[in-house]
Amino acid sequence: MNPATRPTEIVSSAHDRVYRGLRTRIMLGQIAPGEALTLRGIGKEFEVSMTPAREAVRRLVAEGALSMSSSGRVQTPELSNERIEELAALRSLIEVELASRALPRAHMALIDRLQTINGTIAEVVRDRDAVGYIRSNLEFHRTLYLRAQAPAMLAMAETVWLQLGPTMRALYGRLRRSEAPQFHRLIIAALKAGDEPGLRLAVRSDVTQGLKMLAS
Amino acid sequence: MNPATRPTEIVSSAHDRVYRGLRTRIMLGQIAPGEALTLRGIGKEFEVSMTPAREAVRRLVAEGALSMSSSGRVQTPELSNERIEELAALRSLIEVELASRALPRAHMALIDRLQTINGTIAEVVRDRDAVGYIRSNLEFHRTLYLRAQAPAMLAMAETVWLQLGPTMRALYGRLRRSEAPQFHRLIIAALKAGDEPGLRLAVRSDVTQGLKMLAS
DNA sequence: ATCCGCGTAATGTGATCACAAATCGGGGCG
DNA sequence: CGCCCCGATTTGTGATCACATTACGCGGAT
Repeated sequence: MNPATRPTEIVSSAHDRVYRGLRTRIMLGQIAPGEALTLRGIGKEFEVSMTPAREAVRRLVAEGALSMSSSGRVQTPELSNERIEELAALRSLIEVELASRALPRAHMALIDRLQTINGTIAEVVRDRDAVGYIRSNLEFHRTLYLRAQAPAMLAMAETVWLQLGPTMRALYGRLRRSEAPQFHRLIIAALKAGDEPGLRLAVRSDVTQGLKMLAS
Repeated sequence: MNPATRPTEIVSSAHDRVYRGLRTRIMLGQIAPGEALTLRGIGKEFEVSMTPAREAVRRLVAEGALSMSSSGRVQTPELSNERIEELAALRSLIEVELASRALPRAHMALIDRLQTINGTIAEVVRDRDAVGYIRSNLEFHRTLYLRAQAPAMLAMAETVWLQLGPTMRALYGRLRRSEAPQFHRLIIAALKAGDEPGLRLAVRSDVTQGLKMLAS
C-alpha cells in the first residue's frame, strides 16, 4: 500500500497487474455483459490505489474490452447483433490470414501440440466448463497463429477476442454441445495435408460457426 | 477506441483533449519516428497536470501509436520492415472489406464528395505538403468507409493508420510524386460502375502501393 | 400503490506530492 | 586523450486529496 513499506520485489508495475488480471477475466468471459465496475472497487480488489486502476481501465476501454458511459462509469459492453457480426467478420479476415501464414511453418511438433489442446477441449466440454472451453479454444488458435510470426496481426486478433469475451461466455453457456469442435479437426487435417484452401475454409468456418447463432 | 463509436461527449475532459491532440498529430505524421515525449512536457504543452497526460499516453500506447520502453520512457515507434508489411497487409484485409460493404450503399453524393477530396489531394501534392497529403488521403478513405456502416471495422482500420502515421510521413517525404493518386480514380470508377472485384483490387493496390517501397 | 423530488452516498476527474529509477553530465583516473 | 564512475537532475509511478457530478434510496404527495 504505502510505497515505503512495499518490499523491493521484481514485480511488474501495479497498473500492469491490474490490467492483465482484468483482461484475462474479460477474455475468458468471467464477467457478464453489462456488469458494472468501479475504480475504487478494482483498486481494493487488487490492493492498489485508484491511479493504477484507472490506467488499467482506460487501456481496456481503448481496446474495446470495456465501455464507458459519458459520466465515466465503466462496464463490460453489451454488444449489438450488428457489432457481433462485424467482429466475427474481423476474426474471419485476420485469422484466416494468420493461419495461411502459419501453414508453411507448421511442422509435426506444432500439430501434436494442437491435438493435445483439442483433447483438453474435449474434456472441458464434457464437464460443461464454459470458461475452460473458452480458454482452451483461444489457446488452440493462439498456438497456431504464433507460427505465423506476425505479432501485429496476432495482437489485432486478440483485441477482437477481448471484445467478444463477455458475449462469448453467454454464447457457449446456451450452446448444448457435447463433442470437441469438428472444425478444429478439419484445421489439423488441412495442416497435415498442406492444403491452404482447405485450411482457410476450416478456420473461417470455425470462427463463424458459433457466433452466427448468437445473432438469432 | 475511435471518435465514431464514442458516445456523445458534451465537454471534452482534459485527458481527451490531450489524447485527440496527440492522436491527430501522430496520425498525420507530425512527429518523427523515434521522437521522445515526456509526461511533464505534454502536460505543460496542453496546460494540464501529469495525470491526464499519462492517461492519454497510456491510451495511445495501448493503440500502438506510441511505444514505451521498460523504464516507462515514451516515444513514437520506429517500425521494422516486417511490421510495416504486416500493417500493410492488415490495411489491405480490412479496407478491402470496408470498401466492399460500402459499395452497395454508395450513391452519387458520396462519389461527388470523394472527387472533391481527390481534387484537394491534387492541390496539396502540387504544393509538396506532406501533412496535408496524409490528411486528405485519410479523409478520402474514411469518407468511403463510413458508408459501410461498420464502426468496429473502421476503428480497427484507424488504429492501423495510427500505427503507420510516423513512418507514413517519412515515406511521403521521400516520395517524388506530382500527380493525384491514380488508384483513387480507379476506386471512384469502380464505385460508379458497381464493379466489386474492380473496387477490391483498386483499394488493395492503393493501400499496398506506397508502403511497398518503404520496405526497400 | 405509484411516481416524483430531494438529500446523501458513491464515483470519476484532475492536481499535487513523495519516491525510486533512469538518464545525463562532468570530473577524475588510466 | 579517452573511458569510467559518481552525483545531480529528470522522469515515471503510485498514493492521496478536494471537488463536481452522478446515481440511488427514502419519504411524501397524488
